[in-house]
Amino acid sequence: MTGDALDTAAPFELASPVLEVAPSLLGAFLEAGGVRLRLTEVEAYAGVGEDPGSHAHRGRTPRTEIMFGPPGRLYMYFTYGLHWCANVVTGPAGRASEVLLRAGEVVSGQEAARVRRQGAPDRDLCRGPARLATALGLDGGSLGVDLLDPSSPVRLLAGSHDPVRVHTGPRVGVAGEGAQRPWRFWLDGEPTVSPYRAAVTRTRN
DNA sequence: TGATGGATTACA
DNA sequence: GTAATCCATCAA
Repeated sequence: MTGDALDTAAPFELASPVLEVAPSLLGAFLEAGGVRLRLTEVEAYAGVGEDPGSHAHRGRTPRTEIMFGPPGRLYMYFTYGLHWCANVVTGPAGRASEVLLRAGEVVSGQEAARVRRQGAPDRDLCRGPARLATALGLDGGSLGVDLLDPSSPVRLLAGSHDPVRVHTGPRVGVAGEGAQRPWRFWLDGEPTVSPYRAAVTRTRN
């Protein structure tokens, strides 16, 4: 191993509170569609009644159903009429909390990722949640996959990171009361971390 | 049944 | 700066 400055590559404890799980995923690997990436940026979303920014804030609906189940499953959502984004369900079952996978560095399978993200420079292959999903070929068909099952088409693999490099800040594109919570986590200095944008006030008239 | 507004990205 | 473009959710 590299040394004691690094977290050990211990088994995931996805059932822990989401604010603990989210930073622990930095440096971990996600593998799907012939591509493996190292996570460099994530965001935490707490569930029912706790987080106005969460899709599950208003409770159980067909879309959020998967979040109310056991941790370690994949929650995919479709947004802006174009894009899919990938999340890991975390926390005790029933809490409906999750971690949005915002960005990563492709460490193997670059060829497959480049085909899916045609024209993008390597650094941008997974720089942003929808780009990440596209590069790995993830969409609604992957909803509910168990990320810890080695036989799954989408897998989360243990990794490590230097805790000193973990930075936090407000979540991207989140409006309202939850906007100020510093629930975005990234590895400082990584070129694959996506740029921060405040919530866009819808263009009116 | 209709309205509304996105946990975004690409491009002018 | 803004178009693209589907659908979950909410109001009635």
